Amino acid sequence: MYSIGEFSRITGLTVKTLRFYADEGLLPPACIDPDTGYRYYDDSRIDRARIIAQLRELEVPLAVIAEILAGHEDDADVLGHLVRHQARIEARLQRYRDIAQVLQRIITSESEAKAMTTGDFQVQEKQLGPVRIAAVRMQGRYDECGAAFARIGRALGRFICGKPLLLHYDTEYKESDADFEACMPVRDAAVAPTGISIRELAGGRCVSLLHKGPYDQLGRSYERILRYVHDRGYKIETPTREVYLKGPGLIFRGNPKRYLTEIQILIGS
Amino acid sequence: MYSIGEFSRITGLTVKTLRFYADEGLLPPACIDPDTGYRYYDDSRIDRARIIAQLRELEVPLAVIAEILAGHEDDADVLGHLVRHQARIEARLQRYRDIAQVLQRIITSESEAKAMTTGDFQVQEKQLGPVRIAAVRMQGRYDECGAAFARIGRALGRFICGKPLLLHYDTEYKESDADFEACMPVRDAAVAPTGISIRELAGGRCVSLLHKGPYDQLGRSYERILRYVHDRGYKIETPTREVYLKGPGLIFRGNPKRYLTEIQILIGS
DNA sequence: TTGCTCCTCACGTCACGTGAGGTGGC
DNA sequence: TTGCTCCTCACGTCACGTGAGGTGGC
Repeated sequence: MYSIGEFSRITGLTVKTLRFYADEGLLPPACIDPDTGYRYYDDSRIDRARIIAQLRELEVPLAVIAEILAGHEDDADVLGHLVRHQARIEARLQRYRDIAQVLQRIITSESEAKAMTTGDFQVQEKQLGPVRIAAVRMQGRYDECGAAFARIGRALGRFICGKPLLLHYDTEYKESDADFEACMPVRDAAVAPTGISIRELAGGRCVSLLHKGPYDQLGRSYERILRYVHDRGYKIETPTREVYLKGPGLIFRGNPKRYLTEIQILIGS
Repeated sequence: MYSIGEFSRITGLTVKTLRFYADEGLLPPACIDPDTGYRYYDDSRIDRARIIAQLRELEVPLAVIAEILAGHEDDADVLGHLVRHQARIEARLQRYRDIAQVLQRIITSESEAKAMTTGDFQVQEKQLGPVRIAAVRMQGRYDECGAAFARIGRALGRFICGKPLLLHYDTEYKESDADFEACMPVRDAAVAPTGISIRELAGGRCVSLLHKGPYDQLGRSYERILRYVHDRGYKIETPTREVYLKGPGLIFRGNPKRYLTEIQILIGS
């Protein structure tokens, strides 16, 4: 006969846990001293304790363990219980996989944006590679592009592999009736749903400027980049591009002062 | 201003949840009617509710959400919180992956054993393929083989790919001082630790009999299979094999009446 | 007396859900 | 009056862990 402390050391279950299992009737002691209330366990309980401990490590609920112990003594008999439990575990596994994926996406995106912010905010020239995009062309006001991005996101979410960008086909700024195209970089596997076109956007030499701040102050950055282009006598190729490196964010509306937009103007040689 | 019911429909959060968040101070209503106690929400609360709901979908604890909402309004600011949360989620993910793996192992093993039991218990002849094994040779009593199996299991657990088997080098039954070898089938990648040898066990033509029941009744089945062998004048090649298709089980000690052991005797041609 | 082991009982955890019993306005 | 919406308050969930306060034997 073992005291609860000794039995705890034998089984690796805490004294509190053993008392709890005793109260629940799951693992009753061999006897209880009627005077002191002391619980005493014997060797025959070790096996039962071991089974409970092992099933608990697999996070089988106590109610299921009680069922298993009530009617069976063989692994094969519990097969059904284990299969049902496996389904429970698979469901949780899938849930956490989904959560981990969303978290990874947010963290990656934010980290990239953060890395960008440490750059200097000077006009620079660089080479753009070609990029495959899903695109929706629109005429109207610029703030209507949000709906288009959302639509591409819903239709092709899994294929998106980069930051949203806007192509401007106008050569001047237009309040309304502007001609532009909302685009998302997508993987090769993406197939175009109706109303969304998928094509390759050619690369080329471009002049680029990072704009930090709200969208309604983009004008200032346009002024800077266009002066640079004119000073050097470059020839502008339309459409020009705006890449939204950091906008309202996946969770928070974000602080517009920290929005980050790259203006890209392709230039002829 | 919205009543709690209206606000619930807007945000997708239950009325009970909204009341709970209000009591916790996480999402206080815009105002509370002092007479009726009615909670009223305005548009400014929608965003906060949406943030809470989204973070809760990622299973961020309410305490962390409160911290996030207290000091920040930008995704980048919460990056640290999200990274820490990601670590939490990864830990749970790994835990459930481990559980799923153990469950799969048990279920597969039990299903195979179950499928075996439906066979007839007649002596049959069949061809054995070669199998790669990890082995510990011993002299002593048969019941000492358990320790050897456990040792192989601990050292090479990940590589084991089949049921344990015992090779008998004696031509007669010995109570003590028997000469036998405990083996586990292993994958090619397994590397031999000290005291365990890894080699290929050759295949060949064999006579086989399934024994159902406790180990101390193996004698009866040996009698049957040996009579079969002698009747046909086959020549026995040592070592003979016992494959433990179903023994005490991974969780339960199991019912010895349902133990399943295959006796395999290789025969010369 | 001190230290150790055991006991019971109440409460906390985490984020709500489930009633019970009651109110107020159409 | 009936039906609807809102309220508070208490309790349940799941498997224990954390004390507080007390006992019994060396």
